[in-house]
Amino acid sequence: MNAPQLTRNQALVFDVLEKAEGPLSAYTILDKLRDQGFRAPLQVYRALEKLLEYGVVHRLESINSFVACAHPGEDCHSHGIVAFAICESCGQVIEFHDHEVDHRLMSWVRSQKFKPAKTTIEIRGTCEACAA
Amino acid sequence: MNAPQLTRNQALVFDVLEKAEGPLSAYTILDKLRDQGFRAPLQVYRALEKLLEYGVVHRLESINSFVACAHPGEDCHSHGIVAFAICESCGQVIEFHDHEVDHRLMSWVRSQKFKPAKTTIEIRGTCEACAA
DNA sequence: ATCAATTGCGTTATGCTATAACGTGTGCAA
DNA sequence: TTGCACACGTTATAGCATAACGCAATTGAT
Repeated sequence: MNAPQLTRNQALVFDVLEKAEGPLSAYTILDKLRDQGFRAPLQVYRALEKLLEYGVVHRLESINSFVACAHPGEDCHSHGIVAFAICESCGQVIEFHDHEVDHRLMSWVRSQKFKPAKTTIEIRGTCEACAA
Repeated sequence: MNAPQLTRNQALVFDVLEKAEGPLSAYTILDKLRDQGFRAPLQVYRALEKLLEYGVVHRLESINSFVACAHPGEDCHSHGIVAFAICESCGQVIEFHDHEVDHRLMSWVRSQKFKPAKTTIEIRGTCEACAA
């Protein structure tokens, strides 16, 4: 799925995420967009839904937050499973891909005849800078 | 962390999870325990907190739910990273472990000097039985 | 024995996350 | 020009989680 022209709301939400240091919750995004006329959570959630579909934004399940994809331009869905390391101290997120991990998980899945739709890999901990 | 004697509330919550077909939300657990005197979410959350700590219950981040560990008796924390396949149709959860996946993730983590605290691997999709 | 610290528990209130349901307007294809 | 798909706005509500208070029981050191 490649991203078509974004609508105004989608562009505003994406812009906020791209300029953010780390992941943001939907309500934080909402607050940042009040000046542009946003008034309700749904305006954010609807934009996010599309951005997720286009693969330009990721959802971090373990912290109910959203980040812009680390590969601007490219179609992130084609990189295989996306994994995240989330620093619980500074909030920074590192996105990475490991084909061997993909391969192992997909081979398990095949052996079980399980049909995967969406896979989440998130490592919460402390980044090098925060480790002290 | 091995599980000490459970308190009454912890035992009740654990019992509900063990007898359940699939994962349950905290509020679902609460409803199932109203007859035993449960009245507030915190009673459930506090019990869950301990059960998670003891490693006898897992939290499924992607669906805000909880399941009893598939290895009764053993200390699940010693199996390495726990992974889950969650059927979005019937709700059943399969817990599994793959040392190669652990190894790849931990080696990435080491290379980044990232200190992992808690790792989540969840595959949502459709199980064999539900695939039709 | 007594005091202090810890732990579990109950209750009330609140905050955060997400979606349902309704209606509007716009653009486009049959 | 009518019907459909889609984005949007608004209000209301549902679902998930924790803060803050106080009380009771346990334990362990003095």
